Amino acid sequence: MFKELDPLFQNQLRLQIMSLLMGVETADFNFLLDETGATRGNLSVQITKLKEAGYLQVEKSFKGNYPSTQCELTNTGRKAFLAHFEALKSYWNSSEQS
Amino acid sequence: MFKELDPLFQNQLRLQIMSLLMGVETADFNFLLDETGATRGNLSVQITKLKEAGYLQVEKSFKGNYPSTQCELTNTGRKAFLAHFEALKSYWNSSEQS
DNA sequence: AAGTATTGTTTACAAAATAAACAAGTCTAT
DNA sequence: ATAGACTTGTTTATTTTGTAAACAATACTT
Repeated sequence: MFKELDPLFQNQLRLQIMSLLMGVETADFNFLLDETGATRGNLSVQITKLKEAGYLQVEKSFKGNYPSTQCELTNTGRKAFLAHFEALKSYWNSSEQS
Repeated sequence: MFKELDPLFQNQLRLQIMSLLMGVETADFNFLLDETGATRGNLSVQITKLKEAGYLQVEKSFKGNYPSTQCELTNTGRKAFLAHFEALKSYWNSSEQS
């Protein structure tokens, strides 16, 4: 009846991060910070969770003299995002029939 | 950029309840229990939260000799459900464009 | 060298989720 | 008629999660 929703995507910030990364090759910490409007702490935590789930890959380097954290979706992450929206349809459909 | 998601709908069980109620005039506790597969405790709590948010109306009566709890969406609830899925599109769209 | 900025991470507290325990009545078999 | 199981929920207690504040490490600026 209802498909399982990905618990990681029940969080708005994590869904924003994933959505943004679906649209770009790669995004750095500050880009995500700007686009989401999140606090640094929150963003850091949620990126870590997505990384630990294997949904994104994090690469730390230096941009000029400052640290730079680049994020990129993994294939797993991309699939999970698509699957989540597919699952959401089952909650929508149920509301339409009968 | 991103529309706000309704915090009440970040929970799978609450979303299931709302989805089921979108499709029927009214549903009782046991129907929701069967369709969602939730435990009674969890279902009771989530119905209460949705009720307190004004998203559904709860009517207690007797069916035979047993108590019966009937749930029905309010207009507010119906609107909120629709708005939530509308908002979700912004997370999907962001992932589609460039 | 003292103070301010940048880029994150850690932690501590608040809020939420959920199953177990409880409650209040009903049926059933003896 | 009473002991035990069933029905229909609610309350609670514990764990998990969310999030901002505090911290850290380095880099600029004056």
